[in-house]
Amino acid sequence: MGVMATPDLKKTLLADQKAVLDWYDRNRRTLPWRAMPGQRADPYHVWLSEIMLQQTTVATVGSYFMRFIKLWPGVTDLAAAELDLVLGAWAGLGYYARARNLHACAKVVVRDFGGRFPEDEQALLGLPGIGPYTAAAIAAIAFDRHASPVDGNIERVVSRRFGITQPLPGSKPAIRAAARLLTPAARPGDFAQSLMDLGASLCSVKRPHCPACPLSRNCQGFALGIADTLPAKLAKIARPDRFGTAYLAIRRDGAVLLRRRPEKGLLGGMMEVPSTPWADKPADSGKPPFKAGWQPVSGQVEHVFTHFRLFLKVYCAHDLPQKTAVPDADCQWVMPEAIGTAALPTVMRKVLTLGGIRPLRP
DNA sequence: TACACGTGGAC
DNA sequence: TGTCCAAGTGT
Repeated sequence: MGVMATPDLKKTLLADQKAVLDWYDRNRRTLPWRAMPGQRADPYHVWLSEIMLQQTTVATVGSYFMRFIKLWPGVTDLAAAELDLVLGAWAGLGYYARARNLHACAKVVVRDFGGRFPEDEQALLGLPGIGPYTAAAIAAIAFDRHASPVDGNIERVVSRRFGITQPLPGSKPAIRAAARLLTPAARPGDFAQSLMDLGASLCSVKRPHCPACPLSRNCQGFALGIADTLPAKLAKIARPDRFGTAYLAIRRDGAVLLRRRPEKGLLGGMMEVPSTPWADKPADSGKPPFKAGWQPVSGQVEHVFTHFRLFLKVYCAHDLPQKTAVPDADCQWVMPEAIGTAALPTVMRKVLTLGGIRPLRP
């Protein structure tokens, strides 16, 4: 690990802590889930925002957070909600296991903790959807506990400050140890947020603004002129392509046939336009869900997931009779006015758009 | 440990 | 246009 807590180091760490907190007090951003200076944040707001912010930008989360706290002002309200409504409100945010775990977590907090989040990092870690980062973040930010959350921002700030050149993910233990060393006894929540704000502003991935940074005086990456190369990362693997065909059935009254995906796996529990399995090579023709006048739609849907890129051809059947039966139990007809709030992931909204349907959001 | 898991924005 | 990345977790 290479970072020893010598008396000399402790002095520089104390200086770092003060400089960072002073910077935070001068540059604190106001965010919907963040408490006013000197006040304690609402644990429900902290938890909800931390789940939404996992691998997701602040700009994207904003409107979703506001909608959620309006629909469900407290954890008890969320626990009592139908899962499908929660998935519908989450649609478009991605990583849909987060929404299912969010709902499960709310139920556990109500059932096992009387509707109050546990304050202890270890107890938080036992809740669905809460991992090491989020447990430490909630403990520090909502409850002022001495905890050191390490997210992507803090990995960058800490690896630069301590000159950790070993590539991720192997360097994670060293970075965690260094983050603990850096965390002050007082204001651990403000300190964690200040490091994240630093990582999101001055200590950016490219072109960091080191001269303006409160950590630059003791920053090894800056001193060595290698800040913008840290943290080093292992090369990534290429993203394969996959191909499929979607069948967009539209009834005379405008209702659209949608299918519920299996609980687990990709887009688990979300709705989809019925489609063929996604194959490694383009298929000539798939099998429609039922017999009708299927017409090919010109163009195709392209969508990039984390680990593959998907191309979907779309066939459309218009003007189907009201009495058209659903092909199986996972399918349902969804009226036009309900499409906007349905639990439709973005890739399926692209399919509807290509088919001439505009799934408006509320 | 390594991979599965979404999406949109920046460059 | 392609690549990288964003307040990670579950398995």
